[in-house]
Amino acid sequence: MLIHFKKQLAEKIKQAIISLAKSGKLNLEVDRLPEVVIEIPANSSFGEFSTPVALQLAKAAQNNPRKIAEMILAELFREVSPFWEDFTALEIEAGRMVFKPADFLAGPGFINFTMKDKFWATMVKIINEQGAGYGSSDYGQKRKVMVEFVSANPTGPLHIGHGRSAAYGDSLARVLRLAGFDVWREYYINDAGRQMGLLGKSLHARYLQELGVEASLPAEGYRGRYLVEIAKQLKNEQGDKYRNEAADSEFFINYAVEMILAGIRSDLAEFKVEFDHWFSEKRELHDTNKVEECLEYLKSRKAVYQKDGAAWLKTGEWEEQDRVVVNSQGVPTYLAGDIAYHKNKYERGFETLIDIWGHDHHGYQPRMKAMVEALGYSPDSLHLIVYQLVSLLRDGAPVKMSTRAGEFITLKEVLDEVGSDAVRYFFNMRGPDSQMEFDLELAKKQSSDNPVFYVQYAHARICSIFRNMAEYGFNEADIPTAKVDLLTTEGERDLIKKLAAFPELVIKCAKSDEPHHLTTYLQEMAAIFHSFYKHHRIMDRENQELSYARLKLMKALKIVIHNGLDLLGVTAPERM
RNA sequence: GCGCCCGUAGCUCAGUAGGAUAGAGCAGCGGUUUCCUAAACCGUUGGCCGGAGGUUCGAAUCCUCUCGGGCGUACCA
Repeated sequence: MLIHFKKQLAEKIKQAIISLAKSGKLNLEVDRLPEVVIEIPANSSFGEFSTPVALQLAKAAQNNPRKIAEMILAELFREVSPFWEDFTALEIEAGRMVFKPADFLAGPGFINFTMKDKFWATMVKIINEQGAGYGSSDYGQKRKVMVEFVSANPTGPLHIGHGRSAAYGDSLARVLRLAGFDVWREYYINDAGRQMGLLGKSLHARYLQELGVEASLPAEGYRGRYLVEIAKQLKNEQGDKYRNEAADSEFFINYAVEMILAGIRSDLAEFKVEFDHWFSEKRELHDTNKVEECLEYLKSRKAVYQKDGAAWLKTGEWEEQDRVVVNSQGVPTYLAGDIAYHKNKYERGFETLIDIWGHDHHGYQPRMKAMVEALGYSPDSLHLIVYQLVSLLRDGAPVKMSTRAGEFITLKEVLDEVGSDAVRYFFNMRGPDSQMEFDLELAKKQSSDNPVFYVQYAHARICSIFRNMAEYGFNEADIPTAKVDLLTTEGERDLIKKLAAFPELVIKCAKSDEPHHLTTYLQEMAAIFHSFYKHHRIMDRENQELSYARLKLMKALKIVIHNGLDLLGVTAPERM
């Protein structure tokens, strides 16, 4: 397909340059050539494939870039090869390729190529053949990647910010999988430490209150309403059985964590986000002595040392000051748990670790990198993605949120109001670095103002065409054999070129850990389709062959929109 | 103070593995429906890509400085 084709073309050009260099026609060192990049110009008057390589060579070769381009072309087309059959402006006469350099040369020295309709028609066939698998590649080489995301503390329900993490992480995981990685999604449950004690005591107080006993929340306790609900449930299930249980009893902690996690799981399920594993800090690190083992290991590597009664991690070049991993009371800090956790990830065979965090943790990055190095792995193998704040907008005004006072907009509330599709799509319209505004009114709108509906509507429209097929006298069974070479209009070609770019887009998203390029792509695709639909008749009784060709194109389009939306975790409705 | 992120159209934001004329949606203005879904389409207004230097044949994109905004700088998690 397209990626492969571009590689071949680049290779041919590279060989042409090498041959020019070897024969002395170009004064270049063969082992120091720039990579030949094949671009797809936005403006097709600059060809459908283009390379600026002649410009890049100009300086080293001390020659005019246009001149260099001409030499490359002459060398490139020196021998007749089936590879060139699909290129325009190339003729074969008496066993030789004949062309005018001007047809390939533009501007200061760009080399541009344009393809015959046949070439693009082949793309439509390929997409139809690959179906749901279209977009996949072996880019990832089955390398093991862990995406750890959400990982909200089990002390309260997910809020809207966690939603961003969930949408982002899950879509990224889907993209990586399609791009050929062996992906594992994990949620790290912080169910150990001081906060847990506080949570248990908070539930204890709420429970007593439910029983009519006067009790007050601990100083920094959890004040949210959800704990009142949990206390009610506890009372309903167990009555006053735990009335005399100690406030710091494990029972309250476990009960609260269990209920809260159940809520988190159900919210995420509604959001179409699933994990391969929910990793318990308490059970899988502390109870199994992993933290101590890890600290001993780091001491043996001289990465951790004792000073002032505490244990410190050397942060080396990454940070000015070293960080405490065991405090002077002998209690491991949060960082110690994190180190042990990441060591564990590497030990499970993951080559790349992707951590997705909220912006409030960004200061934590350097010590994480230092930690990876201390463990003996490459700092580049840990991708830290920090997403920025989400603010909600209702009727053009910001919705106030305060986590401290226990007043925040939960993910569940937003899901109930605008629906999972819109939330997932909106979160993936922006890169993680942008501090985004989430407009509740816009997300609910059922018009083209709302990008989700715009893209979904394109899909529904296509489905509608297929529903009407029989009525217009067309048969599903005749589509596979359609003559796609008949697709020659500008709108058709634009559509096909866009469709053909999908696999490379998926790789781009995987490479940059940025699934949000998909939404831009889908909107552009939908726009091309809607315009095409307006201006062209798909099913025309007077022109059966062309109609079948177009139906086949619509099938390909449906596949790509469907696959694209699927990566975002958004449904592709059959009708709207 | 130090560190990270951001600054692109009136608004919300794409575009940053350097490429040819900087894009979309909204908002504004004006059109389109005997026709497969008007949840659509077409036209139009709007920009010194925060500013200044530098690297390059070429910079919104890379480097330095600078201004403005956000956040972080715990023996908390």
